[in-house]
Amino acid sequence: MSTVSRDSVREVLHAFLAGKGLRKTSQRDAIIEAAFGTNEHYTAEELLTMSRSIDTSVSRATVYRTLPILVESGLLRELDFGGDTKIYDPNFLEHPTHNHLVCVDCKKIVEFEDPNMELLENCITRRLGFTPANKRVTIEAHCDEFQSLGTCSRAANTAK
Amino acid sequence: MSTVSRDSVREVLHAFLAGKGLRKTSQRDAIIEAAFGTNEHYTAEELLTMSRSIDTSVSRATVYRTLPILVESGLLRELDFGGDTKIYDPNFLEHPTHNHLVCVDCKKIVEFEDPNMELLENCITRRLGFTPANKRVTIEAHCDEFQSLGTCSRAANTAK
DNA sequence: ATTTCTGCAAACGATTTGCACAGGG
DNA sequence: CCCTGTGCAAATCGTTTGCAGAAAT
Repeated sequence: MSTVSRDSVREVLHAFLAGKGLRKTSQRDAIIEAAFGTNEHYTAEELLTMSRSIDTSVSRATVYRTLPILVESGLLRELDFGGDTKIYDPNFLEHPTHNHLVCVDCKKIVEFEDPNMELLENCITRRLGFTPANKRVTIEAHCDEFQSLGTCSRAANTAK
Repeated sequence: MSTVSRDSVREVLHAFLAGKGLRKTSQRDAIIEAAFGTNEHYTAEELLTMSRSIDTSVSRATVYRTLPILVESGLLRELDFGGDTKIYDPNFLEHPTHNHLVCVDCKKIVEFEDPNMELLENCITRRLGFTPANKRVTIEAHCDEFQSLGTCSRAANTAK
């Protein structure tokens, strides 16, 4: 992520906090830094670890209390691929309409964006008498490479 | 649901159980009966209640142990709208490719099917080098009726 | 007879929360 | 100063699991 957009994340978030009468604390800063300092997906527990590497004093409770704020701000997105833990995706700032393909074989999550999908979703939603707010497409699929080779270039990565 | 398709569900499921060396028990029958005797979505706990109204002896543990079997059979689908409980949808037999729109205002879940969506998802998946397995679209949206009237014809229904 | 199923209750694990103190405005 | 934020540890709650007896094949 570019420094510019990371800075803008901080700004937006500080404005967001201020606007809600919430305070700027060192723990929240560390969590924000960790949350948007990567393009990878992560769990609450992983975010705790990442935050602690910036500020040792961050506690699990604070991470769990901060996550909903970040999600509410619109900069962080909560994903649910059916596992027992929620996954967080910091890439919606750069790619606001992206979706996810989860590989059944190599377990890797591939992000994709498609304007036609976007258009079609809006059409369908309006046709049903609604105004679109939030759209999620999750595709589970088999990796062709994996199918023919028995492994694939992504196979090393463990599921997130 | 028609009697015909309900019967075919039972057949398919019995064949599925037999094929995996699993036994046909009265509790499983009651759960199957309950699970496919409605077009509504339900949680594990709700399925327990429904099953017990057919066979009092059904226990929570058996419901939780049977659900993954039904899901694996392909006749029942597990949905996750971000809440803390999983939701099950028995309508994939009749509408194999349907998707969900969740109303932010009236909380109602609307099911919809769209062949273009289906087509587009397959295209995107193949373009990425994968073979489609399972596709889920979830649209969160605002109810136009609710927006203009402050309520809507679905508003009475509690979220599922 | 053998093996799978079941109910019960205890265990689990991610997330939430009550509390008393710390720290931002 | 006042009020929000924090860490800690205990509580919560949907779901899973070990066990001993029940039922299916």
